[in-house]
Amino acid sequence: MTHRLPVMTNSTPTPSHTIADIKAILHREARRVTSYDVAILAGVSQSAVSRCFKPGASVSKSTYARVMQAAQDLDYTPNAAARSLITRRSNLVAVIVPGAVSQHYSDVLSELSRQFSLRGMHIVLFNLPSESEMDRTLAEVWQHRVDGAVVAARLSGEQLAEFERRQVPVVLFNRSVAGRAASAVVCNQEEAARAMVTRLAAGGHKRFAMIDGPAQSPVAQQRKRGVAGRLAELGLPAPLTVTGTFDYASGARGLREIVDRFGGVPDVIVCGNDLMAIGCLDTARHDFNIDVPGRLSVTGFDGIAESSWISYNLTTMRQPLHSMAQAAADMLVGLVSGTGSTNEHRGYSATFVDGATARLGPA
Amino acid sequence: MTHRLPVMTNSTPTPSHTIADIKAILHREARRVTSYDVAILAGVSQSAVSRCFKPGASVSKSTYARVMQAAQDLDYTPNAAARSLITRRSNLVAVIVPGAVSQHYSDVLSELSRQFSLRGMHIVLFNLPSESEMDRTLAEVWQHRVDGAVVAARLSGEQLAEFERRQVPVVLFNRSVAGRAASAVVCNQEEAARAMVTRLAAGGHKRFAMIDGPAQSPVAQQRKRGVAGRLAELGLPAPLTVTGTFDYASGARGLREIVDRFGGVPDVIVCGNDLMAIGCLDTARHDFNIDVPGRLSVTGFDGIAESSWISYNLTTMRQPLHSMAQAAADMLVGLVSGTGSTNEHRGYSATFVDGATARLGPA
DNA sequence: TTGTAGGCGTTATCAT
DNA sequence: ATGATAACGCCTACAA
Repeated sequence: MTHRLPVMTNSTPTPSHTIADIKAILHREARRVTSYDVAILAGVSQSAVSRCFKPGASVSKSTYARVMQAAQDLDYTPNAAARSLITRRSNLVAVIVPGAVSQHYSDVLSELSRQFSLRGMHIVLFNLPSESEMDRTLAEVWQHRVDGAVVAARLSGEQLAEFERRQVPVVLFNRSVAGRAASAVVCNQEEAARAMVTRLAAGGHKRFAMIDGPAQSPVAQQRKRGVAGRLAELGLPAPLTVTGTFDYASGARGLREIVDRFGGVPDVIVCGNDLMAIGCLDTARHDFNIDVPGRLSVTGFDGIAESSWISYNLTTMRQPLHSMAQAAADMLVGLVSGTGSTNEHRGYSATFVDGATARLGPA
Repeated sequence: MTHRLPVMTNSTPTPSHTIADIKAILHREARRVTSYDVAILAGVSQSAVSRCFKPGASVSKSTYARVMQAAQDLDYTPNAAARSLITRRSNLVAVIVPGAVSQHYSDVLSELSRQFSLRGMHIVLFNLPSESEMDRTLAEVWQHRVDGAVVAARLSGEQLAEFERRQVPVVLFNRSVAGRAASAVVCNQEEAARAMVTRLAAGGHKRFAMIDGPAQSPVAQQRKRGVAGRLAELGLPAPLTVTGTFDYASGARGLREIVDRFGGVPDVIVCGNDLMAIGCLDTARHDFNIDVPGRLSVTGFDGIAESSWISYNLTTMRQPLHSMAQAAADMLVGLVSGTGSTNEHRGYSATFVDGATARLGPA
């Protein structure tokens, strides 16, 4: 390549350049070290250098040693962008999460990060400012030619289809897309909700209230459906339902609204997640002086770390988030590498956490 | 470029190819759409296409329209890797955080993500499995030619120097590197600790104990130094200190150890962070039946969301993490774009949160 | 095992 | 405003 020649001809014709020589050239030409520079210093061809950085390539012991020494002397590291251009693999995966990164996404994130980095891949984080930014976000995802994506946010059918068109493997995390098959790892929220209601009903609760999650949240929808469905089956009245935003404050607000509208206290408040349950619980005990679980039961969903704190010991359904994150990484790596079946659906069940905030019947 | 010719000659010589034509070619040659394909469809040169995707380039209205239509028809998106090869900008920033992503890193992370994406940049996440993995991690950072890095983990002098050598701007987050100047945004932990001790001493506390953070944590070290330093100044005895791991459980353990070794209850336990304070508080109240703050005061550091929950209302020092994350993004963007001074040091002060877990004197 | 040479998809320079 | 053409840094047949 002609543009390389100056490097070789500007300097002495002897095959051995010193480290200083090359560093001087790099400085003069204001460029960063490349495999060519390493090649010159090591007295081999550029392709030899390339091979040394490819695991399992055929290089002689002595060449390898000389190249690695030269690379170290020059602080050389292969350029991932250049590599990806030709290999068509960026070793980058997109992780798309809603902007409101609640506590438990951070666990998922670090587990995903751990799993992917074990395979030499890294996470590019896409934090949605709001649901409506998905298209703008996806446009940026495409630019980076990520090898795959884990999506823990709402995706339209069309958006999912675009992943297929572009042949970017996706694994949905606790989501599904209406009317479309997709790889996904999910916790069965509806089943969890039904189990919770069953236990509560067995404990003698009759008048149910619910602090629901945001209407747009599929997880909230499923939990709500499970609660309503199971109550109907048991012949119990539909729950008085108010809407929250999955945070502590809205759990507190939710309780007030329920008391207002109910004109008193129900038997149990099933909260859409642990944070709201904790907010509800704190407000019930400290602001309303309500005995929980004596007079009122309060339950959550998720099984976040805080739920097991001594002050709360919350009765809840725990999602196996750690395993789920591991599974998501597993599946995505499988899809990227060609092994791994497409549209696989790994379902997990939440486990009942027998806390101290609800009066329960036998299991 | 010879390898492009087949595309142009394999098909009809007329300048207008249909979308189907090109999609067929793409399929046959098993490659993804490039700017060349868009150029052909739009009937312009490849460079024209390139210019259309560069904001502020000079393109005629009509060319622009045709190109954009063709791009949309073909689902074309510029390849960031190819672009970065020549522009030397990846639009990627590394964020390096310790593996134990405690609750509050997730806030920092989402704020950083928000700030960077506002500038068209994205975060590549590097989650350290352990401190000793820094070198391995950095090797991966270099490969991706990130435009800069935010580091919220321990960095040796040599490691920091490597950032300089490679001309990768770094902003340290709540860290500093011994004996070296670096851009950093920090909260003054020692000052915060001193302020806390001052208030506690004014409240009449004499016998201090401390549940310290991990010995390797610089934040823990500074807080400890502040506590010890201020106590000495006030002529009070050095605190009985036990070591925790910044989590809830170690706060509980810490209290037990203190009671054991102290042979009773001190006046106050200053905890290295809020999580430990909450663990300590819960254990004191519920396991030991100690009146807090009547008989024992408990304080934290950080001002995490949980600290203001009704059950706790923790007396603590709040770090302005949100502002700090914003500042870090700001500084890094400045360094990357050339504006922005090097080795700038933005210091923040923690603010006192007058909770209900400590008996205090006047401010 | 090693080197030569062409190509990955873009941007940038320079005429036109 | 537009189009050739040369990089950017690497990988990979292919030939030796």
